[in-house]
Amino acid sequence: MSLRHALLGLLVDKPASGYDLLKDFAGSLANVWPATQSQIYTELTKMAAAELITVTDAGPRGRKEYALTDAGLAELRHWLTEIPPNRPQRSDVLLRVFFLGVVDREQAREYLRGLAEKARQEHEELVGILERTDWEGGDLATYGRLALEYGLRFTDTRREWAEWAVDRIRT
Amino acid sequence: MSLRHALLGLLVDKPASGYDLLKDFAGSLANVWPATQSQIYTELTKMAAAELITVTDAGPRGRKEYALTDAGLAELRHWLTEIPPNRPQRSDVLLRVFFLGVVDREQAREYLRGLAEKARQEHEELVGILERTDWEGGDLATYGRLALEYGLRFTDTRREWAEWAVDRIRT
DNA sequence: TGGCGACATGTCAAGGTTGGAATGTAGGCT
DNA sequence: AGCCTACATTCCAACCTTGACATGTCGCCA
Repeated sequence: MSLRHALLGLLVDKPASGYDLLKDFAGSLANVWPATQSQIYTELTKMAAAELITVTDAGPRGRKEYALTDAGLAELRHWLTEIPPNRPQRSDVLLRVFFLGVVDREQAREYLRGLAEKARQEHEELVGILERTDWEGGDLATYGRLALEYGLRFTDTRREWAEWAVDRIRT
Repeated sequence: MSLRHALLGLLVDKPASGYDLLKDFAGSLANVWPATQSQIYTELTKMAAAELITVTDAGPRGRKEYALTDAGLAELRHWLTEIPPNRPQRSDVLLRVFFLGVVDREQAREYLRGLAEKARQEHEELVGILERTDWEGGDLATYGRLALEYGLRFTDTRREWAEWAVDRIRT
């Protein structure tokens, strides 16, 4: 149900069409809450019906620009402060770790080395974003920076853990 | 689709009924891949139809004990080594961080303090598991230990990040 | 022997998610 | 004028997940 709130959050900044929002989801937000085109358009329609957003402008090619209503902003604030952030985290990576005993040790180490390498790569990508972005702007920059820092620390921890795990599997 | 592989992984250790597996999912595996009763029974039926598992014993109260077939073990190994671990991570926590600008700074700090506290609690729970468990046993213990270590490091990183983030939001 | 709690499975509706197909327009370039 | 790319939306089938409902049995203890 959080796709709705992600869309509301993006519309705080400025009005946008489904197509605009789709691009936001392909960009920075993809790391936090991926969503597909069909999902976004469907959800926008439902949100308009619920009067959390309204169509404020129509452009060429049937473009509809949506803007937040007061009710939408209220809903976003409510979600931010009142709803417990509680969805249990699934991790197919960790699930595999649990069952690494069914392959031989060398394959297990290989898998963990792959995880370390992948974490390293992701970390570098985030460093790239850190360097390329201007963090002076408004709220989205401020809080986006916090989210990025989370990613930086998390990928680093993940790499260290995987390297530790490789070492721990001794013959 | 990984529920299937989680079930296969548990059945490597020993044959079990749906009820037995349900308890595994309520226990240690809940942190990694939560699943409900209906999902488990449905999936077991489908897996039996696909001959990844077979009914090896029938107990009282209609209990059906499933065991891995060769095809099941092969499928598990295949998934472990060949299939890229790729489901994108959703995080409603980070999503909220992105949009913290819509509430005032004190509320934002309060939210982050809550995250730090929650991370601290989770960390302590994991420490409890670490201390209460015998890590000498077979593969499940060995690799379960790796998964636990991941959790320990992750919750610690998360707490540090949240504390850092609180400090960073200055008036 | 009566009842309770744990054992044990099956089914269903509702909603979220994925991925793809279908459809069409506007604007820029050649 | 014709073509291509980017813009822009809608619909759908399939699958996963959640949570609830339904059904029934076994074994122990009072």
